[in-house]
Amino acid sequence: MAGGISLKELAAELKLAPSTVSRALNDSYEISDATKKKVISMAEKLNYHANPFARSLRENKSKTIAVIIPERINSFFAQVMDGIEDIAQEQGYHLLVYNTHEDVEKEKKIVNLLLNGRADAIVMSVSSQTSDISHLKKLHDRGLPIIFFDRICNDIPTTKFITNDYEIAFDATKHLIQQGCKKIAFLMLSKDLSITKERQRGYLDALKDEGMEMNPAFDFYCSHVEETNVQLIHEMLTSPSKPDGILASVEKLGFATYHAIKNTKIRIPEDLKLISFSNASIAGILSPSMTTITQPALTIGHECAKLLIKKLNKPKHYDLVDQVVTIPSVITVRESTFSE
Amino acid sequence: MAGGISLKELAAELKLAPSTVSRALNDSYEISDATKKKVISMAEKLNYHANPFARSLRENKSKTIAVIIPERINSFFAQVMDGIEDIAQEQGYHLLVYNTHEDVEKEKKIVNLLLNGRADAIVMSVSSQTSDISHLKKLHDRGLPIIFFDRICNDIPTTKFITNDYEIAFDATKHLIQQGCKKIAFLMLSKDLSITKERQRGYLDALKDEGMEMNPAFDFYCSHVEETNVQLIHEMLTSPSKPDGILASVEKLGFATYHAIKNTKIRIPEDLKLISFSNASIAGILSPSMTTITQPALTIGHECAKLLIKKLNKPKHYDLVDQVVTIPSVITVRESTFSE
DNA sequence: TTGTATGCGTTATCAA
DNA sequence: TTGATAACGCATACAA
Repeated sequence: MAGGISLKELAAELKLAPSTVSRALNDSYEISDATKKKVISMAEKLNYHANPFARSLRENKSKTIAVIIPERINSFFAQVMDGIEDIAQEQGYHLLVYNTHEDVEKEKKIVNLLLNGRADAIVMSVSSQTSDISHLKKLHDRGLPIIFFDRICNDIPTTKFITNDYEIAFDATKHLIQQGCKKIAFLMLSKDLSITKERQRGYLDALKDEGMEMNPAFDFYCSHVEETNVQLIHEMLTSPSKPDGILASVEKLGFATYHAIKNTKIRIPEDLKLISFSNASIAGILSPSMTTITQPALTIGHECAKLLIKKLNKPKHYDLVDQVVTIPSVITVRESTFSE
Repeated sequence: MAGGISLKELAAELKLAPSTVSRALNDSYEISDATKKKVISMAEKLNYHANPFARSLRENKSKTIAVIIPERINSFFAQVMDGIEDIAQEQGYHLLVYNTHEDVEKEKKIVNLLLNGRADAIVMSVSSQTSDISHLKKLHDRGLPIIFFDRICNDIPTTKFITNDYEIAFDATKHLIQQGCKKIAFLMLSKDLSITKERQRGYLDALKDEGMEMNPAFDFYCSHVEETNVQLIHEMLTSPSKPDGILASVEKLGFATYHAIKNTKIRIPEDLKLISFSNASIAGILSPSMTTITQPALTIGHECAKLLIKKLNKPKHYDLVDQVVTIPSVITVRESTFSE
């Protein structure tokens, strides 16, 4: 829209050839300092700004990274986004952001939109509905650099950044047991999610390690509808075979548990101990405050962006090798898991 | 990057002229149905995707909207973003997202980045540090459509979407008074912010309306550093002239108040009643739950995007007239303002 | 209904 | 050190 002045016009004003002006602005070694100075000052005076689309067309790159997340109202994803943006801004990259709302159909649409090269690369965390990954394969096969974080696709050979899901879930479960829990439930989203699998494995191994029985009723699948989850958790917590400990594999299920015990006689931590993955600072102002597994969200964002931009700047020198990079989480013990 | 097939190549494959193929794909009336069908099916078969930069260069528009917000970890802004994205996605627009982190220098940099036409339009909420608005004026003068929401710039003649800041702050203050508060403090960010001014005006008028004195110490300015705010609020709440009611003009100051009373003897709502602007669903699981002023965030996002896209699609027919559109908030009364 | 030619604003190749 | 020219991929004015 807002048509500024073009390179050609700027060149005319300077009585120079467009190519000369272009080189001067790009600080080419072929151009004399005198000319560079003149060009730059005139460009500023006339408020010249290179047209990014002409440049993208010419150079076949957009200086744009697409970020796809499953939800926006989530402290973890918001922090990762902030981390990605830190690096991107510093390196002159722009961020195209898409929210799939946990909907795989929406995810497919978005991914297909990116097939045209609008973004140079993609950072994403898949939706909880994503099991068929052909749309993502297609993207990768097309040669578009793609990095996964948190909810990853193991079948796509690229670099993934996660936290130590297995270990920290193991530790969290052990923590609940140490605090006296005998019957621990595991709250999760879809079973297809990488984080579900790993965190559940950690949970189950901790139980096994302690010689505790695994009650299938305590493998608790939730939906992405908030009200339903609250309802289901409420039912579980008021049933005869109710758990005395909960490990919530994602933030919103931790919060849903607080919702579920509202207007009940269940007290945390006396009747029920709770630990949840969450990066929300408000975990500390809940009453009782909530013990959380805090993920290195900002760092994950930073690392994703750094690696991707390295790759984009020097495609020959860097590769998105097929590996999973693990950055450890930290358990912040608060009142919801106090033993007394 | 990932070089797909071009229009020319597609045309060659079809033994048609590029212009014909272009017109067929754009569903031009000049092209026969038979040709259209052939072209479309071949395009699908060969996985053709129009290069967005060539198109943007040619058409002088990018199908991209830039959104600038002051913080990402904020339920209001996150919901507005979701609202904008709903409409944008539906209308084939992409979202470039920038977080200023309440830093006006960062805001200036971002705004200057957008001077080159990378985005067709801008939706923004200014940082709390923004008082000099020359960078925004420049953008507007350049003819770039820009819309403000929530934290608006009155001096820039365009459409702004806000909630009924004055009235709802007035009502909220009245609510506190009705619940028995005698000394009400008003928590705010920078005094330059449009929302600060309006909400404070509502607060003050409510006090005046009730014949209550206005204690300047209760006009409480906060920083954007979380810890400092908690500290300052704590000091206020433990000083001899402490308030018995608080109206927090933004979410994080409401939360900061909960933080500040942790480990004190102050009880909400018995000793202190609190109402805060906030769209966070977790307001309901705080203990006591927090009375909130819920802004129509999703609707604000929708309206911003709708108006902007209307303008972009038919620049002649729509104008971003200089007016403030108000969409009312709702007070959700919870335990933090119970009278007993 | 389809084809030919041009230009959007850059950068790069080649020539001067 | 600078200038002329072509090309990126697309959409349109004009020609057929």
